[in-house]
Amino acid sequence: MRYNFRIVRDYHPQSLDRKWQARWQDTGAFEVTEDPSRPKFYCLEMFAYPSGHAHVGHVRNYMIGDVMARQKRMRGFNVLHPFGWDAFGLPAENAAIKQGIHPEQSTLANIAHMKGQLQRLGISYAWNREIATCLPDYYKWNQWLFLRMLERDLAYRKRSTVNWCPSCQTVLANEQVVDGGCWRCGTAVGSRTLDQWFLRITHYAQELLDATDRLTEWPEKVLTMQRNWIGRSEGARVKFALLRAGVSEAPSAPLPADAPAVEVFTTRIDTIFGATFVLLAPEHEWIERIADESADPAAVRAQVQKFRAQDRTARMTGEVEKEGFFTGRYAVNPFTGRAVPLWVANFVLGEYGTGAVMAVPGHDQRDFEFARKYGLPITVVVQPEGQPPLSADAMTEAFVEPGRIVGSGEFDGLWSTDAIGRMAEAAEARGIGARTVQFRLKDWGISRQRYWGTPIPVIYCGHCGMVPVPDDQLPVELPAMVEFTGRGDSPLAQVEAWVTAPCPACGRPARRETDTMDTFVDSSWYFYRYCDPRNDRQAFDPAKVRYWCPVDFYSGGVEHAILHLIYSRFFCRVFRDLGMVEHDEPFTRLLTQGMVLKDGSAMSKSKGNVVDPDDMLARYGADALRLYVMFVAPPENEIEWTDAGLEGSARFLARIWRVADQWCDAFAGRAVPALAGLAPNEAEQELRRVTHDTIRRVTHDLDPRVHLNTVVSALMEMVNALYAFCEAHTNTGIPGRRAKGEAGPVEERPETLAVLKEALDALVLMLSPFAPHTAEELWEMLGHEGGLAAAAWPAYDPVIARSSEIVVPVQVNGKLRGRLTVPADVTEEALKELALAEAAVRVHTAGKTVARVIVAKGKLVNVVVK
RNA sequence: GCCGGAGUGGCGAAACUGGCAGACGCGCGGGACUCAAAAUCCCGUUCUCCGCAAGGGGAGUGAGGGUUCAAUUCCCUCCUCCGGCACCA
Repeated sequence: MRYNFRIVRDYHPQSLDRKWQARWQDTGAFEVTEDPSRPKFYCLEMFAYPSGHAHVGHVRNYMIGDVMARQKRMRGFNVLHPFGWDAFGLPAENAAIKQGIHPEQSTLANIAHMKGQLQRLGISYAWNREIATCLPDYYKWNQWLFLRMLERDLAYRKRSTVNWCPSCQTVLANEQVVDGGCWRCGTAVGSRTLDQWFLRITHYAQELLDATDRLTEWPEKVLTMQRNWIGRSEGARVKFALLRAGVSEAPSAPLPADAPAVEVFTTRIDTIFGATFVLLAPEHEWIERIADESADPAAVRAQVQKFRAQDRTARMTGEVEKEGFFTGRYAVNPFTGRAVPLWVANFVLGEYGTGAVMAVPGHDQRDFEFARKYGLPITVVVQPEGQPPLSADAMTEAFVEPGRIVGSGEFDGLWSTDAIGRMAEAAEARGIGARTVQFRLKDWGISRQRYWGTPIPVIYCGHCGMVPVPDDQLPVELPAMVEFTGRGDSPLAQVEAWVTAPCPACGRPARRETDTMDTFVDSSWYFYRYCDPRNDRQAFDPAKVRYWCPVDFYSGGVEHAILHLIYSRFFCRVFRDLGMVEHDEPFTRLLTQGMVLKDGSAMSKSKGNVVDPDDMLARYGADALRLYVMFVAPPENEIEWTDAGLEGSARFLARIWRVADQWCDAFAGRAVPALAGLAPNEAEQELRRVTHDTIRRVTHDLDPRVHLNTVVSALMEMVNALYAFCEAHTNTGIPGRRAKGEAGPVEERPETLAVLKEALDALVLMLSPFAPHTAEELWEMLGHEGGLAAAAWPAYDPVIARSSEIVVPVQVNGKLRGRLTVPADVTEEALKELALAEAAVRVHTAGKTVARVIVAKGKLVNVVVK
């Protein structure tokens, strides 16, 4: 077989990008519909906030997802790979205040630009399913779902103290407060008291916690964060009956169970005999009443006010000195029957538990410090075992470990952990307490005093009260014209024509709710909408969601480990309980991709360290960028951006190009001899082995392992093997190494061409998820029609992938002393004999006794000598 | 403080089920090609010791211990870094 040399085609990745992106778009290559005959694969990357420009940190995530989507398509899966925009949010509105550009205008322009960037990267999205949450056809269903939650008491309105960001001029959920600052702008968070809408995520707290055990394909890190966030703790609520003002002695007869009482939450009811005072949070609901009934109401109020005014975050993180004051009132410890003073303390949290605690200074460090500071009594009710007994006067710190119960009447002698159960039972029997479970997780406050969000669909009527907007009047659309002043009240409240609306119940003039929803509402269910993005009768068709969901592979930044991912798990359960979805968890497998750093820190406009993918595309093409980002480290790792690494990937692509180009004319337009019936020589067989073994490695590393960096390594090794083969075993030689004078017909064995064709075909197919443009072009050059869309993932033959000869290391006492080259099917016995006969081994066994010979089949021989 | 995750060459990393530590790439060094350079191709590159050399010895995966014929991998103690929670009663 002969072929003629010609000049190597130049590799122009940029023109390949354009050519194949246009073709994919024209043919709708990545659009899909439900097809029950094929297994589905829902591959999703967290959608994007349209900030204007995507940097390589953002697009890394999309590239990871794209590799998985493309690879799954080739393996016969019906792949849903959609994209969309988390398009509501503060920056657009802040820009409007500053620059006077309407948020809708800037958002839509940003979306257009970023969409272009993603398309230039060749990400294989089903663009006809694109959604933007700021459009009424999306947020209508936020409103619809809100009304369903309202009906089920999963949405409710409550006056409450909330986190307030003075810079963003809005409320923040607890999850949005990071280290005491606003999650978006970092400004120190203050507090305000407002009527707020809440979603009752706590209804699912236990289920959300329990189900983390079944999320076996989520990173442990994320599950830990969610468990911490939910923060379950088991304990008991106990009532301390309140004595009337002026009474400081407990009555001799027990008080009735329904007497006015301060209820406390404790995890250490075993120490209750040591509870010598009770502490109330400054926010406690009874503070007002106690002040009124006190001798000097004004003084009490002033003290409370002082505590409430203390910096909210400092109070929550313990940076404020522990302070308190005596209210003048007493309560009764229900176990000792003694009166204990009632204090207010700044370190007691109003929003956790009951807002009141029993103070056990002997066994709680905070209470101990408080007692010493204010001269309150300390009683020891738990003694350590195997140590000298504690005395209250001599203690320098609280004893918080479990121990033997003392001074607690009938419970004396019990071990603390056993006493907890027994005392809780006793409290229950007397009707003065109950075992409870307390969660740190709080209901999700969704009210935002901003314009650029989903209007909350309720109307307040002077006669009917709060009235939900009927479904057939949805969506409640945002008014088009608004003046953006940045003032603290809701911008919608200023649009009188919009606010005034007839009451849906009685028809009289009423006023709309002027708060909008937290944008995390939008992102909590968008993955369902992708399944049926244009449905104007329902949020989605349950049958379509049943086919596509749950999401099989979800990737995004770890910064969403709590916020977005716990809200989505919550919404999934709401939809489930509405009968619209059948699964319990929305995301089967989660991958948290690491950030891309530049000069040691995350890319951001303000730091001026942003790497724009378009710059990289202009220099190296999309494939080199994609390949580099996949190769440099595992997807979960943070990576430091370097241009040098990118050049290495560009070189690798050119190296593939050259070897494929060198042989493609030999294959094109003629029948490459089939391998069957040919007799490849040793070198050719070895190349086949490399080909099949590489397919095996790559297939496994892609899925299920998602070790994308080692996939690229394996491809590089295969290319190195191809070059070595060309150099040593073909007449043509190394690609790009031909001297001009040598140009001319060169003969190759048919076997050589056949194994090369097999190798190059497989190489291009395996490359295609990473470098799809180059791969498409090479696939065409290799003589295939129909594009990669028509191609299947290469299969490997395990027999060919296995070498007929293997190299087995031989150790003596665990130290490597030699290597044996033996047939792959060598017996253990033969291997043992060969090992003992090996010269390098005998040097180390001479004069010693061979105690054992361990043969790990096909892997290693270890000779143990004494 | 509690709960997770991680620590391997000059750098990014690999080692899948306990079996040759450092694959692959970057960088660096050398060579080939070239009038020359770039590009390309080939070789070398954990540290250290012995040797002119071929070659050989020793150490080595944060530290120390343990289990094992054999440990980056399993167990214990500790150190450091990263992340989460944290006056949560």
